[in-house]
Amino acid sequence: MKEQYHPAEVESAAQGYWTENDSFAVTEEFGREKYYCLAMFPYPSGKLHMGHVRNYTITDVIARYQRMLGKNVLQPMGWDAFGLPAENAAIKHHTAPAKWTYENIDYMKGQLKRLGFGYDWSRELATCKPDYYRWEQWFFTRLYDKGLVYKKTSAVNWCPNDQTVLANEQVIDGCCWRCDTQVERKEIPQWFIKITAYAEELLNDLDKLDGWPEQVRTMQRNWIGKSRGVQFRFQLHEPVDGIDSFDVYTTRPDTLMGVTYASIAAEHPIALALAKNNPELAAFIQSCKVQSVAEADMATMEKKGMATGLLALHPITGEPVPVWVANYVLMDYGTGAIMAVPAHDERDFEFANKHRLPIKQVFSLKTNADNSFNTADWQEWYGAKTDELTMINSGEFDGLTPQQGFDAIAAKLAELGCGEVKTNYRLRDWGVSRQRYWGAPIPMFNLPDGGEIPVPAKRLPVLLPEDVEMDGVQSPIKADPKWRMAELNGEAVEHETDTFDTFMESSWYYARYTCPDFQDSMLDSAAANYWLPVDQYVGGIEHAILHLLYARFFHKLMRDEGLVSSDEPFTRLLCQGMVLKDGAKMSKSKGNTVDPQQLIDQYGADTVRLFTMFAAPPEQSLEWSDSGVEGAHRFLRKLWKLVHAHLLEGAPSPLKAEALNDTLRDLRRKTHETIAKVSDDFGRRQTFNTAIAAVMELLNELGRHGDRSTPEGLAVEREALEAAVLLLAPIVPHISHQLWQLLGHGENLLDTAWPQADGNALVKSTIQMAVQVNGKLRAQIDVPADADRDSIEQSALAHENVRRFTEGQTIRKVIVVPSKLVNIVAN
RNA sequence: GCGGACGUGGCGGAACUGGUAGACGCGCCAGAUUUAGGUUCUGGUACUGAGAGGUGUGAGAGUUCGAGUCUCUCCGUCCGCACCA
Repeated sequence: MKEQYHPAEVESAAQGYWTENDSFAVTEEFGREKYYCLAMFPYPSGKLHMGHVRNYTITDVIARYQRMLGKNVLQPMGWDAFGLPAENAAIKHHTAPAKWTYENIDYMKGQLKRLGFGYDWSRELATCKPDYYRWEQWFFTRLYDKGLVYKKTSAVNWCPNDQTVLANEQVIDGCCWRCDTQVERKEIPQWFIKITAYAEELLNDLDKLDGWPEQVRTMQRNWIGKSRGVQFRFQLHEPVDGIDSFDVYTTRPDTLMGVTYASIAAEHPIALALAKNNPELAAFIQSCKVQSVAEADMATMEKKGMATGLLALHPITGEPVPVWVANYVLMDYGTGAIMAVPAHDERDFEFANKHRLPIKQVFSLKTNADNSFNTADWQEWYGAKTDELTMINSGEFDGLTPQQGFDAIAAKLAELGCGEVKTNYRLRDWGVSRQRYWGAPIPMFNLPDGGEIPVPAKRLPVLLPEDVEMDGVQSPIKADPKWRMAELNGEAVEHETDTFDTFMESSWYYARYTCPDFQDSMLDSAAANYWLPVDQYVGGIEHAILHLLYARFFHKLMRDEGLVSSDEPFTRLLCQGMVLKDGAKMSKSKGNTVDPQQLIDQYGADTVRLFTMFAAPPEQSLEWSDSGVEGAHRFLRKLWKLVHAHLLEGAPSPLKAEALNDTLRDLRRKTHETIAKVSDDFGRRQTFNTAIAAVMELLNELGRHGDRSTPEGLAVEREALEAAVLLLAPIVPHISHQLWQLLGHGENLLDTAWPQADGNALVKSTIQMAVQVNGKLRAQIDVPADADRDSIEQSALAHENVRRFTEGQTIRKVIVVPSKLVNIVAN
């Protein structure tokens, strides 16, 4: 054994062994417990960044740990290969998106291998390959046949100068990132998948996902946003263009009697009809178009509105209320129109004040004697608990609570035949059309008469040409009139030139890994049902809603197609935090990135892996520290040297636990306490930082109390070192692979059983307890492990320092927390 | 704006079920080794105080024998918001 630790040699030896033995290739073994461990696959952006390293290290550690527990572990890797950055890079470097993507995949794959991740590379997939996206196209046509797909117009960001659709990301301060022209909203026909048809199941099944972080489940619940409300009809005082009414939805029908105006979206049919003869309104509608489609921008922008001059009749009182057009009412949401109750809604209040609209209070606090209402204090009223409120100024409904009011007004509207209780979801159907090139072509034929028909299964895939040039404005398949030309049943048709949202590919890749080469169908159900669901999924919290919701949706769609038998795709979810440097997220734009490659070259993969796992628990953000990396490397050198020094003393005799002196017995207890602690940290808590700290403590203890001069001491040290190597193996697999052999074992550390704590070694004869007087720490006492309450209390009260602090006082109470502390309450 | 999270020494973090705040690592200080620097090893390191002790987990209140942990109010930072992935 070399005296010095040389990571480059150690790591290439271990990786060579794994490659030669195909150590991570797995097959279905139907009688054996499986474990499917998956990291969110990367977008092949160029080279790995620290966020990737963290994500894949966490996943690899879990996979290796599960394998040591004896399971058949699948850990695959692939590429989320379609997307916007490839198009941008292609324009910049005068290359094709495909070429750029494949080169990046090659480079990043080399980096992943160098980090020692245990992937079954035989299952590698890239979503831009026809073998993959053909099944996605096929599945979409199946959904179409089932009526789960439809086409409708929807808003996009439009650059009038470039005549192109922009992603939200490409809109900078409301302007096009290329030409700085002000961006407009434009309604274009697009394909949608009916995720709302699964809203209820997606919501209910969140309760089953007890292996998911609660905050992710809460975020998804809020995103789906189930609400119970009333949809009702406003009659217009006079019809416009043949339209005599419009619908609104509200979750607060109990405030209906407080309605003082109504607002409709700029794209609402009534607004468009009025605009024909009203240039001022037309101009206002036009100005509403010049705004981002992003919800965050929508919510923070200035609320603007304009009176239409129309009056709508209050459904119960028949009183006329003015109808406004407002920029914050969205055509895409609900009915595209809202009732407004400024006294009891913050946004309506703001709007009413600005436009001097009346405010009518319809609730009073029960506790408020004079029922005075000061508009400056409206928030107090709005924020009051509903059971403190009572209805006023509401005619026949006066005196009701909000709940009673909800039901009474809903019943009244139903009786009048103009409204009904309705469950609504905030969730909107999934728009999957993208007007971009580098994506899977949507497999539809557009017919000359304006209709459309899915591309027949036998003609799939609709291939995306890879050898193209990007002009920076138009998608190559849109620019090429030949590409779209096709024939169906002797009739000329056109290929759809839009491509799929890349969330489509990432919604089912986890399932395809179970049978990546299967040619007969989207999935080989036998393989899919063996491996699925994924036991552990690991990825960034930024995917908490969209990606994870779409993947859950797809899983249910695949289930209903008979492809998989489970209801949910991911049993356990771990959302890792961001990697920060100097308190900010590492990013190219901030210029605070750290190149993993350089660190691997300098310290080796094990050091990078160790630091990444040690610096913070996985869910928290990780603050990068160069000196922390050095510390991790120092620890590995120390471990190496400890084993080296140990081996110089020759082989130890078998360990005889009864023959140990107190020091060695304590040291051995530490070994077994560490095994117990680390096992819990790996399995239940997933806090790898504290697991590493525990092993560090063990080695510190070994340095302080170890004794190589006696056979017993050497045997205790051997046991401790072997435990340390096994416990660290998932985190630093290369050095562990080497040390395990040097300690006299075989090469296959991967399948060596995880160590078990020996219960006998954990037994303590005495326990140290803290003694508090009035909650302040005053003494430490040693008590026998089996001491009863009374004797603990007696020895606590007898302690010199305790007597000092209780002198002249009466002891009121003594609280004994077994094996922790005693608190004496005195005054 | 809405939704979610977080806030503990000089720094990253630990304290798991309400029970001894600061494990482990970094940094720093002192000492040993070394021609020197680096490496390595040993000890120390929340603040304050001569000491006994006192104070201390973003701020303020509350519940409790006991609060970093639970409740409320406030302040600050970060993430997501449907066409970035």
